Amino acid sequence: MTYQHAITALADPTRRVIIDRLRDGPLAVGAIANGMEISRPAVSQHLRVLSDAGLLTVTPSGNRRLYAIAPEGVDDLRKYLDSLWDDALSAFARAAHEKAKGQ
Amino acid sequence: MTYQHAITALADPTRRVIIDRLRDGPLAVGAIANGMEISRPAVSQHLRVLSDAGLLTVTPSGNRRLYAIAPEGVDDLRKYLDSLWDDALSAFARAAHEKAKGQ
DNA sequence: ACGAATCGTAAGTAATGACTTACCGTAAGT
DNA sequence: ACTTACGGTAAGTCATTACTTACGATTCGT
Repeated sequence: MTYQHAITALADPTRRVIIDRLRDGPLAVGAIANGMEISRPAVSQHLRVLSDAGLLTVTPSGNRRLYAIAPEGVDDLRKYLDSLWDDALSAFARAAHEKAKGQ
Repeated sequence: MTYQHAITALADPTRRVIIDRLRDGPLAVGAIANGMEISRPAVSQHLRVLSDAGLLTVTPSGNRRLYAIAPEGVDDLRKYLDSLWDDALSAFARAAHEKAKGQ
């Protein structure tokens, strides 16, 4: 259901960089934006898109906000691609079979 | 390597519709465009994007061109999401562990 | 209590991309 | 050969979106 938003969110290269920075664990906004070429508000906007897509979770911690990858959101997208892969393989095998038969 | 283009290509809803139409097997451009709301040239442009992303293969058949899902391209994207999922789970477990220890 | 730090939001701008119509090339049918 | 069908490409338009600066709200340190 929500995988459409997830794939749209991951389509942006900057957002994939952000996701990659969170692979090792949660980070605050400043830590994510630090070293990136774009401004911190831009990072905030990307974080919002990723959160809305279900790919990130936010846990306020005092003054800061820790963002972390939400495994469930990633899994939704995985499932979509798995079903697509299954169908692609089936269609591929069937086409090969048809071709062999028609030959 | 090419999964970036693949995810960008799949981010568009219209292109996902096209992909869905090809789940059962190869189709010609006219057959894909038939019943869709957009014009046939627009479909051609989408097919080009999907092909360049490695998600589709083209096999000219006489007058027409048959497009089919390329399992390999889908698999590249799957691998990216699998690695992302693994890291997300690890980070999640570690964060839970830290929390339990800190408690 | 006051200044500094952290972060989200608003408004405006620039760039990206999806779509249309028009056109051209190639293959099939008669 | 001539017409019809099929499909890719070009040019132009419109909407989306990613970015900036400016600002406001909340929390920490002293």
